[in-house]
Amino acid sequence: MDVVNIFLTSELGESLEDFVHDQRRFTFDRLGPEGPRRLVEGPMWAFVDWVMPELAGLEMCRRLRADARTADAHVTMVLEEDDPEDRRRALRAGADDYVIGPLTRTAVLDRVLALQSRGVERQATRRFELGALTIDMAALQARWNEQPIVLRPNEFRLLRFLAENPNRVLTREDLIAGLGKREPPIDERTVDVWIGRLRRAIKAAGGGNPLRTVRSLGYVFDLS
Amino acid sequence: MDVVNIFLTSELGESLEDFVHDQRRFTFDRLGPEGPRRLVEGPMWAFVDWVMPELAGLEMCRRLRADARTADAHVTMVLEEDDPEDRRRALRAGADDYVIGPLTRTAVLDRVLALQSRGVERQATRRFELGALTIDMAALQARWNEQPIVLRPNEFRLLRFLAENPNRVLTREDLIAGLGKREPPIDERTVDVWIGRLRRAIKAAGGGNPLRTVRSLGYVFDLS
DNA sequence: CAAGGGTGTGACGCGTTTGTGACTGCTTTT
DNA sequence: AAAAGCAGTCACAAACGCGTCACACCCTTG
Repeated sequence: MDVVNIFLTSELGESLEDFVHDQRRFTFDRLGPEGPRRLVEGPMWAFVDWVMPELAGLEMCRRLRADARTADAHVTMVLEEDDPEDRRRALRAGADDYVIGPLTRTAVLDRVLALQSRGVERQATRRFELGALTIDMAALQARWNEQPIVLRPNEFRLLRFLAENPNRVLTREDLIAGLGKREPPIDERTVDVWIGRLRRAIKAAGGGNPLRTVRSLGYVFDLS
Repeated sequence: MDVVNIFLTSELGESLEDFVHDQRRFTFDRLGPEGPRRLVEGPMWAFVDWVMPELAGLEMCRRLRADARTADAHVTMVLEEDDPEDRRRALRAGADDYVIGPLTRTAVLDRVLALQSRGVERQATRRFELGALTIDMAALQARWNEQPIVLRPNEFRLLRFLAENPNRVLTREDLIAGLGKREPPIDERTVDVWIGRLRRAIKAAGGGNPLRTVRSLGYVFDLS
């Protein structure tokens, strides 16, 4: 039986340790700005508070996703109130879902127990396939017909965003926003360079060119 | 409050209702040949099985698109196996994406959560059909009987504007204004060239000539 | 502190798009 | 029948948009 590793940014962890009887099935760890204190194996679940003493919850979220050790953790964002805009931001930052706070012990355990039933299946669905292209969120790797595509972090994010919106023209503005680049404002022409680098990487892996340029508008991930 | 309305053609719906904790965030409905059983508001998501008892999945797909109530739903086609030809057919019929079956509960929820959050806003009038002509505003692509029409940016804008005002004579002035050309003032005779190029492009895709000239007045998109 | 890879930006060059004038042929008017 | 009006088409030059490169500035690593 896998041990579920639960990370929390709040102090709820200690209280939970007392609460849970079967210690073998869960570990709890405090989640600070620099990530988890110890490395773990098995499924991970992070509860990230919207407001944190040292770091914004959104930023925490992004760091978890960027860090290879925690990239495939299930991230639940804890919102204080039910603001649709905040929910969108949370999910954009990489959160898998959210709860409207305050976080209670039972809310945590309900979700975690549900995770266990989803458990193994979940990792399989964290990868998706579009034609010859496979994107593995957990491993942060993309393949073209089993052939790995060597991508830099930004290129991976770009490919992912494009692939999540197939057959839809994305403007340069969409793409910049989709990759969460706000500060400082990014020059739209920079997107062209991103696309160029991504295309070259796919080509280097023997792939075709699923990225179609739509003149004067943007780019599309062509699925067909 | 954004509620995501999920339609399924399979029996998975009931099983999902038990599975989801937060009922306020999702509704589930069985999708029969005559469409959804009840009208809903908010984002819609349909999962359409390739094979269905009473109706082919492709036909279901087209009906969803043709029905104004469900025209802007996100349609995911569930394929049994990974056949490139089927994938293409699905997308042509109006599907936004597809999964290779069988459909699991986690596959549904993962996709909905991921795409709902990370996707780009859908515009309401994404796709419209006039006779043999299909205009896909999301992919910015036009087809004549499934055959893609290769259009330059200005030609696409022109076709779109004409198709938005079918059976109505548009003067050259209307067309120039409709395409948003102000500076510098465009010579009216230029419109003739636009029309000529558009006609040639449609013809090259094996299409007819839906653009009728009205002497001394302008042009009409003939719907018939 | 040095080394190295990742990333944003300005600049350059090339191919494509597009508005226009001219020519042609058809239609309407005188 | 001649003249005038109108639309279809072609060729061309200018403008535009995109791909690419080199470089500078990070930020991380040793």
